Amino acid sequence: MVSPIERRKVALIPIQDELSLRVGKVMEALGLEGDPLIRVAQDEQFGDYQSNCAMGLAKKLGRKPRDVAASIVDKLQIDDLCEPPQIAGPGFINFRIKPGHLAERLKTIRPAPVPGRDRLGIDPADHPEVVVVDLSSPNLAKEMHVGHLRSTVIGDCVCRILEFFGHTVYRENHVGDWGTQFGMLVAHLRHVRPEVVNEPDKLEIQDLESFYVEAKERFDRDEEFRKESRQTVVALQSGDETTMRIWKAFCDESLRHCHKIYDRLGVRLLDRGESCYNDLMNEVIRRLEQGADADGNPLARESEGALCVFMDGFKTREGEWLPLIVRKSDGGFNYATSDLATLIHRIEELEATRIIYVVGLPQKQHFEMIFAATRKAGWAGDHIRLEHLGFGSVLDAAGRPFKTREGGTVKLKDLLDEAVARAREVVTQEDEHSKRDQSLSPKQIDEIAETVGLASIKYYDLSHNLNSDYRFDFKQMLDMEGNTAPYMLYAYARVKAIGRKAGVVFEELPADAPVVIEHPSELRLALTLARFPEALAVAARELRPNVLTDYLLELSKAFSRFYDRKLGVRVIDASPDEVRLSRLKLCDLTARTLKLGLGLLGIETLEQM
RNA sequence: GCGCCGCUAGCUCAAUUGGAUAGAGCAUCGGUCUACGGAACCGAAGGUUUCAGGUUCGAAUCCUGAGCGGCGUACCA
Repeated sequence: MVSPIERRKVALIPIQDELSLRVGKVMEALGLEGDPLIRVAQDEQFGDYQSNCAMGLAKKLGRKPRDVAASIVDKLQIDDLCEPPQIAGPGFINFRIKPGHLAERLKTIRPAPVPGRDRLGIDPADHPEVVVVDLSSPNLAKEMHVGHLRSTVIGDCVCRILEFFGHTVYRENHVGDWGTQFGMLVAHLRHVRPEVVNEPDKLEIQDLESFYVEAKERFDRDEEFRKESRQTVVALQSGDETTMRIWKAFCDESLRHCHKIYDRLGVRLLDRGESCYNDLMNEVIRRLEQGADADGNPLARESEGALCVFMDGFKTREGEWLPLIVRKSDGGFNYATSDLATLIHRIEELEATRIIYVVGLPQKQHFEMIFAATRKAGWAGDHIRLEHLGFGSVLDAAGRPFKTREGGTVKLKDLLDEAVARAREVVTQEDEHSKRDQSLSPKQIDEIAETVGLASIKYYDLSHNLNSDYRFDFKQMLDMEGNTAPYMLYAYARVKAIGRKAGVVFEELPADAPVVIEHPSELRLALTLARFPEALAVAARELRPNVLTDYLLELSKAFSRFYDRKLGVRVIDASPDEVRLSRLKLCDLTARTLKLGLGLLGIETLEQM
């Protein structure tokens, strides 16, 4: 006997999984092994889902694919879910979901509980994990620039998705707060702001970028200053109290700059810079020098004066091994050392079983080597997943590396400001043409512009495949139509307006509101709504935000058709009551799905725009 | 030199990882409509998936080679 809770769970298994389960069972009964290969049908005319398993099986069995498909269909008990399956082409099994089943499915989704807690009936993961996500991680020596956008936005999205599924997520901001350049910066700071020694908390630096340039300029010009800078590095490394205080004041001020941006973007982060791992550096070296790999060979050895780890799979064809240098010939450490130290901390202290680095693709090889070294040293067992979630670069509209006209880096703040300014133009312009009763107040326009501007940047970034570079184009990302944030936000605002106009508070729709699916546009919308869990599951499994954006676009389009004058249905003035209620419920579900989906992308919705 | 990644419609990008006639959105052209937010909807056109071979029932996807572009390749991060 199935308990009510289990029954609820069963009812909410994504359709795709349900089909997979059913077909899998039949395959088992027939003594067939393999994946049922259930896919969303790519062409509506074939149905809603299809199974592609028959062709592969036929080959193995030496039978005709269509016969295999027929024997599966023959034994399949599935009439509660869909129309009789059709066999087509070389041996596809096509499924069309029954409207009644969709209605049942949507009915089980209860009205939204506490705002922000809406799960749309999706269960958390069965086995929650401790996950570290390494994201953003700017260098504190300078201002944040375009190069930090993707890591921050993608990383935040990944965190939100993992958190939604109930995992414990450490959002690690592994900022660059250590290294030789800080000697120079601290020395410079001490000269131009001597008061920092006594009042470190009051330090304010308007522009970190020009501060860095000043320091660098002096470093290149002034022999005496160069010497001082190097001494400062030594002082930092030996933990000299005054030097540390100035250094910390600088880092804190730089972090305040960063967090202004994070706050604006709605990104929450845990700052834990490289310097936090200083004490672990020697431990890394100690372990590497004393430990042995699985074959009993030393983990590290000296080469050309540097301490290196050599690993299988990282050598040239000539047989030259590619080293991972963990101690330079001058005795200093480098980023490989600190990355290894950080990994030890994350595995042994945070007890993470999954560590995800959201860092650009150019560093792919570096992470492969770091991971390989960690495995070789035995610090990460098989149960620990180490992943590099790489992404392509942001290019300008001409496809060149994103730079200012003068060739400098573009500050992230300037980029956000420009997006908001352009969004304001769009919002103002559209407001004048709007059919709403009241136009927006200046204050509303400001708020809307801020949300739309930032949302546009995020959405545009997330809607691209992680793997590829993309061209940053304000005009495209702020377009009211197409796969953009403004279109999505508009769709949401429009649905919410329906509720207001109908005099219905969506949250107060009866829990047992009927769902009636009759019209083709209702069917399409219902099917799309029911697919949210599987789209989200794919996005989560493969850590691919653009799967989610694609789905949301699909949903928006399905809604627009549903609400269309010609091809859609009436909603507010629909009758009888049962039908009206059902359509309002579809509106409610659309709004909630958009809100939840956009929320997981890190995008705020607007009730009105 | 070696390695990794990319090349898909005029443009910007997808393609659930080997499935049916390769899909969207811009832009273009045409259509719907006294209207629940038209900031909409429908349709047309647009392709030898860089090229050449191969693997198989079936390839944008896998293999081999070539071309173009980007990145990495011993002490920056």
